[in-house]
Amino acid sequence: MPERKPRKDAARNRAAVFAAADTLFAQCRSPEDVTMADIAAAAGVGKGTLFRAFGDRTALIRALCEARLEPLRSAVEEGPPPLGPATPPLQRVPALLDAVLCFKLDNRHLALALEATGADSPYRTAHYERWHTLLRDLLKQLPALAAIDSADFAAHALLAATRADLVEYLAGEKGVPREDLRKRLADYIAGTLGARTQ
Amino acid sequence: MPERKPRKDAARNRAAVFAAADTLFAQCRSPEDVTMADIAAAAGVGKGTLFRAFGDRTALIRALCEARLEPLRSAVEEGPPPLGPATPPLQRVPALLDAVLCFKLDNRHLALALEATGADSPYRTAHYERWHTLLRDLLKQLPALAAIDSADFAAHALLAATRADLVEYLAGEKGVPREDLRKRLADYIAGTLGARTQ
DNA sequence: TGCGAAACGGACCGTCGGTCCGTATCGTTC
DNA sequence: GAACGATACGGACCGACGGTCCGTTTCGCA
Repeated sequence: MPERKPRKDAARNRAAVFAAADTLFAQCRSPEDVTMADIAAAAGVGKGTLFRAFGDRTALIRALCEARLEPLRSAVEEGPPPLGPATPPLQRVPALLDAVLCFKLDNRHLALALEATGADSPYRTAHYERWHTLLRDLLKQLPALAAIDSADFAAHALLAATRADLVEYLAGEKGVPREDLRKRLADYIAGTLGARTQ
Repeated sequence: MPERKPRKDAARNRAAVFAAADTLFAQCRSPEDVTMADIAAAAGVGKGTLFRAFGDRTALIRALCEARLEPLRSAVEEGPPPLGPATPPLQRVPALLDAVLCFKLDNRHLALALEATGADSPYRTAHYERWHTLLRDLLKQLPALAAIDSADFAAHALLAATRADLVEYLAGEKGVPREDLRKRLADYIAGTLGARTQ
């Protein structure tokens, strides 16, 4: 696989589009009143450029999310405890889910935009797969969830508790403060893990 | 409030649209390739009629869901155990969630179409509010979840475990059989409730 | 400096949700 | 059952948006 490096203007424009889209989604009320034309204009490029670089709207948003998620991913895969791999499951599971929750709180606009693309269920994305697998394998090491099926479903269910639109509803509409929400999620997880986290 | 009864042709058309939409959503792969024009044509009415009767796409889908959900609603509100109000919380909670799961399994196309309308978060609908309140009040009666906040969040989290797109992903894409899925959900709930359901 | 490849950008297209308004139907009154 | 106001019908029409196309520009290598 050759993997040619992109031309300089292409790289610059790609970055510009990223930045513009991030800003626009952050500002606007609902993700769908940010149009592709808006993004192109804000980035100072033509619509053609935008579509050539990313393929379609969904792919653009996905790429954006992926990029913003990158620090978290690396923290989980090779960082220090409590997120990193050296942590025992009973501490790591809550830490992971808390990190996911914080990400969604900090990037509501992006996570929401991603889920709102409609066509693609959030479950078919590569990064959902990654989170789910990791979580499932951790849960499997817990006595209460040793059965493979239990751990698998529990991983889905726990991730579902951090879905972007639920987070948006609670934090945004209901006005639940950040720390409260984190605590509620932590409590819930503790309960699910068998109330042994102390 | 007068509440005039609708004209006969209006009632007939309304019913026709309902039936046509239900069928179309059931047949098509993805909810968004059923257009309003398709529904109008299948129902044998003009597009204008369709929009006058329901307002917009979202409202049409919502009305359809509401109608299909009606039997379940009445079973919960005034039916016999284990769904009805006479059931003790520890049995009623799993029964409710199982019923929700079964509804989504049986009406995947509708629930999916509703969530796919995008604009409206599923959390702002009247019927989500109803389910959540009911569930929360039941959970509050359980010793493990006596704190109001715990019960509130747990209710959201448990409902999230039955989200239509998750159900679709597991039952459809992953091919998990109906009974397996019901069992996994039941196990998960049992765990969350403190593993005391026996 | 020249040249082929790669990227640009905006006019253009098809589709879809939603509206408008002239026409047809209902149902009520005499 | 005739006549008439109120209500509903339906499809031509509209604006917007995602996505494409292709003539023009820029890049970067020799």
